[in-house]
Amino acid sequence: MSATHTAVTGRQSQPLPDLCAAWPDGGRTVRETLDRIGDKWSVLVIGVLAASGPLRFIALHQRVPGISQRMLTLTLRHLERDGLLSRTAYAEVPPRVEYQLTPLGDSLRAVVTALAQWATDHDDEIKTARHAFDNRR
Amino acid sequence: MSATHTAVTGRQSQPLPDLCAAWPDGGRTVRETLDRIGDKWSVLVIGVLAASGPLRFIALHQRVPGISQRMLTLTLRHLERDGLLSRTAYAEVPPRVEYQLTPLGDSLRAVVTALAQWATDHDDEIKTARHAFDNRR
DNA sequence: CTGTATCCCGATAGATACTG
DNA sequence: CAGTATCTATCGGGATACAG
Repeated sequence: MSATHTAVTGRQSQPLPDLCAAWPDGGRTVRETLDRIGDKWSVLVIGVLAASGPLRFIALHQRVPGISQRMLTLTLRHLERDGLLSRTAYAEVPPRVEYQLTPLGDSLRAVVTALAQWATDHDDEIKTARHAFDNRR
Repeated sequence: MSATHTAVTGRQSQPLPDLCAAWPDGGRTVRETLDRIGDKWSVLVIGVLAASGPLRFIALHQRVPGISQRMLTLTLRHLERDGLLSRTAYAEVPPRVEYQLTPLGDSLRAVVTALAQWATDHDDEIKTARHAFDNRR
């Protein structure tokens, strides 16, 4: 690396200043995870399953307040696809399907709990900051 | 609490089975936090600021790959409103504005780092599960 | 009971142009 | 330099109806 002829322009045009070196992947893994669980219902479904153990479709529908059949189905499919929960269908005359967290899903629950803890701890700060911001302008 | 006349119907119609008792707030605080940082750019901006310290608008624009001026502005406003970063404008002839994380924003960074750690640790599991799911159907 | 199939609307985000 | 203003495309998500 000869530094003799690299500084011809004074500054070296910074081709890659440093991008975001905050997280291992430059934040990509964080964003992927947020895309996975950052939607409206995933964390709620995970929370219910974590609290109640295996549940069937209708039980989930009752315990997640406000979710539609469509969104529950979609959310369950996504979580199943990512290996966060398992789906077990029993061939019975009234069909019965049970959903439960996989170990992977349960490990995620721990992370989200930490997030909830942060939210609880700083809820007042955020409310205050928001109020101050809105009243300034 | 006399249990003598409560069981007239056999089952008590379960007015509130148990809802979601997974998290303190029933998941509300989690969802609020995810609404705050679950968008496309917030965590990236926080990450860049956490890694580089105070930065001005154009520096952020350069270091967050792919973000538009509009989205950067909106993201910064939201984060400022929630007290996660502070905005300092200097009255100079070429205007200069510097953004930096508040202690609150930095504390959030720690949480998101944990999330990133989880994502990194289980990335292979998720990829495998996803691949298996897609190839089954 | 456990979904799937449509239709539709509002919110989010990208592109572009313009301003103090 | 640091934004704002529009316009538009896309998408998540709700309501409803229907099917295995």
